[in-house]
Amino acid sequence: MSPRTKEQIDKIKAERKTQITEVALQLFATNGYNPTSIDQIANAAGISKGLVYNYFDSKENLLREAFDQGFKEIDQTIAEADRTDSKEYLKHILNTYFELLKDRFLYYKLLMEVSLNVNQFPFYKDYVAQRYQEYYQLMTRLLLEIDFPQPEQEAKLLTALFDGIGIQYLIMPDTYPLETYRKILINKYCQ
Amino acid sequence: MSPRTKEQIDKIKAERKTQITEVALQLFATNGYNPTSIDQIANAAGISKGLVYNYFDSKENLLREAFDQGFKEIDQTIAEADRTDSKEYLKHILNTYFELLKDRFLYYKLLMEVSLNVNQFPFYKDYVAQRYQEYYQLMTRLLLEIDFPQPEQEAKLLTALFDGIGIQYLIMPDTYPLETYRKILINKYCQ
Amino acid sequence: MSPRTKEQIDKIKAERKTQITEVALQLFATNGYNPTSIDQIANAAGISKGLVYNYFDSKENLLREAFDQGFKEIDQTIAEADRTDSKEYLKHILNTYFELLKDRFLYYKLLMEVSLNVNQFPFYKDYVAQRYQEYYQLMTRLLLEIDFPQPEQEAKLLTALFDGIGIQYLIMPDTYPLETYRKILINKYCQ
Amino acid sequence: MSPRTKEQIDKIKAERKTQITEVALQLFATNGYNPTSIDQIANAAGISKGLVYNYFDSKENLLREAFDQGFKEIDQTIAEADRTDSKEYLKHILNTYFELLKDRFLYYKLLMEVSLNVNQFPFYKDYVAQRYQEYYQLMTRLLLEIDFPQPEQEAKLLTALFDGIGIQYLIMPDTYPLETYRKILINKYCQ
DNA sequence: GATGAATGAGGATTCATTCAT
DNA sequence: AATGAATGAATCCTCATTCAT
Repeated sequence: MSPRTKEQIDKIKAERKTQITEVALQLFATNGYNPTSIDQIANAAGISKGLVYNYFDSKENLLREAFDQGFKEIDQTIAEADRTDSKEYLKHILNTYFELLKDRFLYYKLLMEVSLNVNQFPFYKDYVAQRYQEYYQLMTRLLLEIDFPQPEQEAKLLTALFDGIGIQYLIMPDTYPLETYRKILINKYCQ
Repeated sequence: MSPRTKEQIDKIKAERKTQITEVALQLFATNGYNPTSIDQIANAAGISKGLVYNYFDSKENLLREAFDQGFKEIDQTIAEADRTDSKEYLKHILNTYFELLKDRFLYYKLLMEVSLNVNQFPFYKDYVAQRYQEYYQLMTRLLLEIDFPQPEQEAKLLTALFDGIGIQYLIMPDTYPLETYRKILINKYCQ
Repeated sequence: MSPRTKEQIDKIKAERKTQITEVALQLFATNGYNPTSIDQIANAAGISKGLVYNYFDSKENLLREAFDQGFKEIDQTIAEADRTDSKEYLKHILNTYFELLKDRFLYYKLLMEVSLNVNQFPFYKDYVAQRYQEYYQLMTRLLLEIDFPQPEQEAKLLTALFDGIGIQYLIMPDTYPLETYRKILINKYCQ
Repeated sequence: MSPRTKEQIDKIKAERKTQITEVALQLFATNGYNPTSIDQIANAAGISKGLVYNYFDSKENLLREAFDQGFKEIDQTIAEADRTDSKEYLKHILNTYFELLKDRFLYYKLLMEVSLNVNQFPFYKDYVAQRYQEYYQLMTRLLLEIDFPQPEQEAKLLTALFDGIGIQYLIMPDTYPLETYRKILINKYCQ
């Protein structure tokens, strides 16, 4: 009968938030941000419409948090690598990217929607540009360190390839030869 | 006194349709399909809301026509090539693609929105998949004919690169080094 | 090449008006006044929307004229009787009513719509009440003249029966035993 | 603090639904289905437009429920009779019909609108035809059981009379001698 | 924390009516 | 006389958001 401790409450709160963002991500990614109503999200999460607003200020705020949570997880996965050996690191990045494309399909879908609609989601304007810059620089450095010829040019091609493969997979997930692409890239850039 | 002739009416109609589809394309591509209201389109076109419905049955129908018209034009541009010389044809495709990416920016933006939201626009489900298939086959054939090593694998990479470059340009049009990419590709695939 | 005479023009005008009111009657009666659009009427009449407004000030005005024309014709038919012999006159009215119910089905349908929606068509408020009064008085007089017992009461029953048969036939035209009713009434009131 | 109990919510819902259907019935019957807007209904009910859609899927759905509720009540009233004595039962039906015509005026008005516009309300096509059939058969049986001469013919006349009286009363409620008709019928069919 | 009734602004669509030609 | 492009008010319906309980 004793009231829950602050820790317990925080834990419950955090779980609820995660639950809602996951459902929201699912629906936003599948049907689009605009066509998804708060009602649908609440129903799918098995809670009431009002409760969503106890955790998130607005629909857009919910999008942000769903988005942020997703990419925090992706960044963590990429970060779990041995960064001392550049060749291994590059290999890790390549493999991880292909894995995540499958496992975090919905996050990538949402990333694309947000990226392509920066006008509607101005809060990601800079974020997106900066992210691309970082990836490009990382690739350049790694290719340079493994003595790949024309590292700058190849870094450009590689990041574009990543996005190209990503988007084609997002558009045609059922038939896309993702594994073939993975092998080609591993073979080309990591011996 | 006498009513307009059929020619006059047809001219007015054709002009109005073009006018509306152009404005619609502009707004759909810039702000997204859902966030764009018929009111906005009518205002931007300087006509009344009701008139839009004299020319298009519904908002979705307007999207379709804007979409179709755009890609008819793109296909025509690509078709205007000397197809006897495979190397020249490939070069033409590469150059045309980069030009169109700039000139028909809005069409590509809309293509991406539609492609990524096939759930909302089911009428393009097959269309999109088929288009990708055709491009891949064309590239394979051309690379084969110019004796490029590993033509199938390179065709895969090239189509993915196309989309990757396209999407990155759509996301960051102001800063993207499109010309650099063009040179790299021309250099790599057309000597 | 000589211009049409005034008579010719008037004839053309009258024909056009009749043409439009007939089509309007048809559609109003079949689908209802509100759900029928001027566009539908114009299309069905094979003319342009604008021309309808050359002949009628408004949709309501068109309804009125369609309505009036219809009942002018009905009144004429009823008037074509030998009024000297009361029994024959009553018989004529009965027979004519049943014939008209079939032949002028659409007029009766429209009459009912207008009568039941006097709030929407205030111009017929008095008209309808007066018409009922006239019919009742005529019936009373005729039944009195043919020495029918309780002529006032029977006139009440007879006019209600007329409307009851009419409305049932309007509601179920395909299966309603109109002829049976006609025989019953003729038999009862005209020997 | 704690949310409303299920009982409270059910009560609110039931009250609101009744409130809305009553207002809708009133307006549909008075001004017609098409000319009545959801806005008018909401205003007359003192609630917001949106709330109507919390309780009814569409305007047509609201019509149906208003209609169904009304006739459920009418059927109940008719059913509250001693059915063992045919003469009493017939008397009950006659008296009840005249009472209901006054008390449930709006329901009868709506019934007429729906019946006459089956094209617009196809869901009542069969319902209406079946209702007429049932009433006719019931009347035939009762008249037969009380040894009324020519029961089939009289049942036909009686049901038509019912509708005739009904429609005339609907059209001219202020001046129609409903009570006179009631006495005539009671006198004629129930001694 | 939790619910869902309630709101109202906004959006797609229709349609009577006008008017230049 | 005739056409149909054009208008804009009206209408149905949706949905993010609020708030009493």
